[in-house]
Amino acid sequence: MTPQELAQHLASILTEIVAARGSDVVVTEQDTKVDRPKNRDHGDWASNAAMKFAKRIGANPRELAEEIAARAAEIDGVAKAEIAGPGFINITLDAASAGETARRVVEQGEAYGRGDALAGQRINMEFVSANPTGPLHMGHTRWAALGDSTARVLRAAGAEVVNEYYINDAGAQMNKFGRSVLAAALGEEAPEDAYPGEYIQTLGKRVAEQIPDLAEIAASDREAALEQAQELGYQLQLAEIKDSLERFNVHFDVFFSERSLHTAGENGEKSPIEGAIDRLRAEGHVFEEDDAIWVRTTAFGDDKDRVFTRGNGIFTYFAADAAYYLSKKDRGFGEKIYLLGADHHGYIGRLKAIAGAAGDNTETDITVLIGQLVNLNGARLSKRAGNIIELDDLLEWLGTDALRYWLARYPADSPLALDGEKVRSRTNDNPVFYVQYAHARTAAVDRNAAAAGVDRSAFAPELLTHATETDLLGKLQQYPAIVAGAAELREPHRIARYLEELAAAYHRWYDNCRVIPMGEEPVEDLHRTRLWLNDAAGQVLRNGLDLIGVSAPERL
RNA sequence: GCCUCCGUAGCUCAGUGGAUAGAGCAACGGCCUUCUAAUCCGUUGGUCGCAGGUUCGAAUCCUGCCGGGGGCACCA
Repeated sequence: MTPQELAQHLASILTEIVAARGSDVVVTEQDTKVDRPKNRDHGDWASNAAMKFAKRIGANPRELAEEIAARAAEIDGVAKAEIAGPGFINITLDAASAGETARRVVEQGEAYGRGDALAGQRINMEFVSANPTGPLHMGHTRWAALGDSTARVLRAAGAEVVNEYYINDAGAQMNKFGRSVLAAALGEEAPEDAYPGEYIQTLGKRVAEQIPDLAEIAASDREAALEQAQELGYQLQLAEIKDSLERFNVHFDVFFSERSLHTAGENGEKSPIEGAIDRLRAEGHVFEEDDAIWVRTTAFGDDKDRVFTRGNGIFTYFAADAAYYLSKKDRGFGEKIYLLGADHHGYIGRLKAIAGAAGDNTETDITVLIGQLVNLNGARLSKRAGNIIELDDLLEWLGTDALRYWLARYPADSPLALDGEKVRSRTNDNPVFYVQYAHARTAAVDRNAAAAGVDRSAFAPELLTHATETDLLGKLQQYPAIVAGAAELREPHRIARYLEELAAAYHRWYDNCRVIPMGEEPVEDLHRTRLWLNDAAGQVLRNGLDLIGVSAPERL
């Protein structure tokens, strides 16, 4: 009996009761969702449905609860159903019914916890999108971890998700980057507004190696040299970014070039930006004023209209944003998710307005997730001059698993101050090791069981009666709902918090219940059944860790 | 000024209207001839920023204050 099945039973019971009373109130499974009470005395699962429906159907909450409980007690697998307080219904499962979960988890394996709530949805998930003019740094890591984990959770809920990185490879920043790289390659003094940082010198050296005659080209045609240096520097830097992300266990399906939005088609077709402006103009959202092209975003809730062209005729960044949005729409994405830092908060209004101007629903077709900034206050961090901390250095210092876990375990809208020493520590004030250790323990038990002759030839769930066993089973039963909730709310941190609870329940169980008999005691069905439970715990720990992109080691 | 996020134990933070508000750390005290003690058990610790409101019930929803972060470009 899973909580979902219990909720279904309660929904049909309540539907009949409501109908018998002549009410046409509709009862859904959502209304009878049960939760795990904090207090053991309140049973395995509790429902507040009687309190929620009493008023709507004109009944006394406790009487309604009595009526529901009486019939809930008859459900196959329910040991007892009691009412408490103002009208809670506390349900206790019989041990065999609860214990079945262990077998179910093992049989479903990696599929356990996956659902179909978002089936059929095609979602574009854009995140990181850092300028390709330098290495990824601390500020990007939180979005990389959260974006990738969110995408994984959405996929677990049945959605088709494309991870996308928008490369700002057009405009003034790129030119500045090109001049910086060229100067470094030629061994010249850096231009006044050059990008700072050693990486420019490194890129310059590599460019000089790969274009041996760069100096000659520069002497005769400075512009040509700049173009070549800029292009090669860009490609090298982008490759570095991709490598860093892969090391961070973050994979992007699409790297979308801003430049491609500015480029006209081969047969003299307009560029995507021009095409986008034409389309929006045809819908009546574009106007001209003060020698500039504007889009009337105020018609869709923005606080001011926005310009598409600057005075010099060059398209604004926002014009490219609009064309990019239309590209996502044209590529068949329903929901477009943008994961942005709090410093981009001002973009929400105009992005939503573009969605509206494109004919999309500004509530359901676009989601802008704003994350608060992260800072790392470990004193050792400033070994590198300046306060830019590169992702690669972080990975070397802290490791992918620890960094991803810590970045994933807080909600995006909560400001985050990481303590580097804590992230790095190998003690139990470090939740990532606590959870990974729980998984390693399941693997150790598995190895030892095999050596001790405990096998899986029997499964007797009615024997799983120890308090730590019912607790652990309850946690395992909650997992699918946790995944569904995390997907619905786009909050992957719920997975991490759940894993910490699951790990705690597992450690407590391990401490109290032996899978392998002591000394000369015989192997019994209880031990064999516990091995199933151990397998199930390991499986769910693996499934959950995978959703936040963290490894599940067999040994620590 | 306007928009937005945050304010919960000494610290770092969970808590999608439910029961006595939780976890880890810190402090103090226990369990290793063990399926690896990176685990486990116990004790101490609270005006959920403040004040109203909504309701059977509010840390959670609404309003107003107070305090802090971020944002309000023909920059990218």
